[in-house]
Amino acid sequence: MPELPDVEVFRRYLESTSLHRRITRVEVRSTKVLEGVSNKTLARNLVGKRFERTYRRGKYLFVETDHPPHLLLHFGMSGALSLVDTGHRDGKYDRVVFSFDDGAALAYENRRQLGRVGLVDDVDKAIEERQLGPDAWDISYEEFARIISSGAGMIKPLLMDQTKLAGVGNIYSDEILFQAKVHPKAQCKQLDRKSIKSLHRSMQRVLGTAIKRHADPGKLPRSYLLPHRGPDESCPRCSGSVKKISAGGRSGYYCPHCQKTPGKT
DNA sequence: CTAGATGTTAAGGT
DNA sequence: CACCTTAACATCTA
Repeated sequence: MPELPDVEVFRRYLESTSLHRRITRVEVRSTKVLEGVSNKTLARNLVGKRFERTYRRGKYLFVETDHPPHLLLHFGMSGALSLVDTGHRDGKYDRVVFSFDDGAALAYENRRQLGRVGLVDDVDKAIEERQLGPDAWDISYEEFARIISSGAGMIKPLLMDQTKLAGVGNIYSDEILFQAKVHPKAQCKQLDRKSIKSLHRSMQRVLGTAIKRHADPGKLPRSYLLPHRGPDESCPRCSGSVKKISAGGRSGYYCPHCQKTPGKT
């Protein structure tokens, strides 16, 4: 479930559970999630230090230590963070476990090991190297409008392009488009100011609401598309039938009656 | 058994 | 060059 709202929830969780404690041990249980570091290098660079603060850009979470390098976390399709008791651990999907001097430990879980754990000397530089665009939850209308206007293709893939806009993935792009009443395949060029404004407003509202509801899809308002995101489910606005399409290499869902903006398919 | 699943990236085609 | 689609990664579930 890790898109921007999930990662923001993880960030807050880490902030409230794992800061300012001395790291006593770093246990790598799967090297597949390591990016550019060996398990030894990771441990050697973190043991004895403390996590002091966090920074999120899109779906990336950076955990700054009291002295570089800092920790980089990406959750892929199935990651999460969980504070566990050092003595009583058995998480089947715990891939890296950071133990603290107070007996607690932070587990980086990842069922399908598509996430990444690594070290970066400089957070800004790491963001630049990855060419991450501005954070979707933090972007002004003007900047957002500039990005959309300069997009040459379909709106849904653009919303999910992390180099243009960081944080929105397949699930939330569907919700944003639904609330803005924009067809997923609408060409960016044909969107008028009103639609772009609506997309920006929807994006802020959707991401904010999702974070408030703890990024738990089951707790989203019933008026949202996500609880009805599936073939042949009924649209919460018009009761029409929700349809499945493919765009940007992923499958998306939308309401053909409520989301009309395209000129053609 | 097969297809598909919240992400990213490389490859090939238009 | 900019975009599109597909495949791959690893693992589990419908």
